Amino acid sequence: MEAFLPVAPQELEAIASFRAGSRRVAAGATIVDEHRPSAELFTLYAGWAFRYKTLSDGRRQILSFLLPGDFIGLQDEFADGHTHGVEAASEVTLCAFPRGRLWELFHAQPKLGYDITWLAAREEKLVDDNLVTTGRRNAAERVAMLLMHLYRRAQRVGMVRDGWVEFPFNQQHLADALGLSLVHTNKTLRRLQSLGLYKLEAGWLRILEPRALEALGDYFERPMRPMPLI
Amino acid sequence: MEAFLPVAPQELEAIASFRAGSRRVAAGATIVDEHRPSAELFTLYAGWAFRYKTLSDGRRQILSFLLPGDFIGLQDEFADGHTHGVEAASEVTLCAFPRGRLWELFHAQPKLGYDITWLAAREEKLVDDNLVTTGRRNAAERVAMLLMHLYRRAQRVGMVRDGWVEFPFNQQHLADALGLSLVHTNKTLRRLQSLGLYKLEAGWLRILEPRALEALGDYFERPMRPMPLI
DNA sequence: CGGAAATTTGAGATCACTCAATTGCGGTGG
DNA sequence: CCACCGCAATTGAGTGATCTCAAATTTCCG
Repeated sequence: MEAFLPVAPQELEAIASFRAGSRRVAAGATIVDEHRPSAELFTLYAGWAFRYKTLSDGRRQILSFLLPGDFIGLQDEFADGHTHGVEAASEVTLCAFPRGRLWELFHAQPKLGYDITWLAAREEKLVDDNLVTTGRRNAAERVAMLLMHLYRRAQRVGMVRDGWVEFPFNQQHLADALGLSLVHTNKTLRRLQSLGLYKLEAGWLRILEPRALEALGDYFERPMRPMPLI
Repeated sequence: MEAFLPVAPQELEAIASFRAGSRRVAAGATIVDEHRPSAELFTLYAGWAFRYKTLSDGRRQILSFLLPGDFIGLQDEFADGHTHGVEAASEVTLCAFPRGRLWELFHAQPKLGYDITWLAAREEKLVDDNLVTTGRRNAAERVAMLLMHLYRRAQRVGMVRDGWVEFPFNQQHLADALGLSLVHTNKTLRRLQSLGLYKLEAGWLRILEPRALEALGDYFERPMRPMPLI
């Protein structure tokens, strides 16, 4: 797949020796508990997931979405618990790595360490973008931005078939990601849909007017570099 | 300083050989241009800086604040330009590293690569927190959160003297960080100040009621691990 | 002593929120 | 096959937080 960099044979071998097996998780299940550090790191192989945080009174903010190729749980390595939760949005398959051996990996394969830093830096950029969205965009701009963002990322990893992507999020998810209320999210979604900008049917999304959505969200596709695969 | 991990002599040597010299930047000056990838990476040695992004119509969002010990410009390494700008809020001193030699550093000193990943993961956590703030907190909670956050971080790196910290931000900065308008930021700030929660005089901040501010922002200090020093 | 920038205040307009009710739909048991 | 349940989506109405506009006032600097 052209979204990913080729992996050298010896790296592949190192990755293989590091991994602790793969795992399948049902839609809606918790991958990493919000309040307990996880003993493992993961690479997402298939499906949709998301990272989130909750305030003590229950308000929830989705921090970013995870797609195949994304690395999960790195922050925990360096923080003292209390980071964020990760939940599977669709059925998901993961590749697990024992957390304790991360330093060993950096030591044995500096290239893989470099790649992991790459992934961490990229993930921060995603959060940066989300922060701009919730901080400075209005409701319609936020929705436009989010739909295009998710669509483009899915497209890149080959999850789009005939223009349709699996879209396993309900409106509460979108509201939590956008920093909007459920009701207002619904009204905004409805408005953009009735303008004919996108279609959402039975959990599948199709973008009808990418240009209009990009212009509305002030969000334009930029060439993306292939990402390393761990 | 107890905020930082001790550095082994050979690491120190590697860092020294990697650095390209130090630099002093005036308050308000641009450290990294928002639209041009920088040729260098930096470690902030002294002063306050911040990262930001601007939409095409001029709306600006501050993504995170930078204090001594923070690493600057890592994301650019892995992204295709167009990431974010970095600006000095106070007078600042930086240590510069040639960007092109980053991989070399990972290769020669995997421990330093690991440390850089540490810093990247920590910075992402800061942005995560800011995203929760703009997405889910109201104006008073946001202001409380931000004041405590900045105060605690400054305290940790020894920038607090007799309870006062240099606070080189104007209300526009705070508004841009919080996702609020300038006017509303002012009114909220004023309200919290007249409640006697903090004092701000001639560019210096003092927290009078840390408990109240923490409770208001639903933000509580957590033990922080010492961070690696690059 | 000016003049510009930052802060402060007031007032009205809006966008987004909350509350509450209705609709639509897939599943389930009779 | 149909009545019923529960959850998600939708809609309406009224409220409220935050925004914009505009005008003081104060502070900072030269």
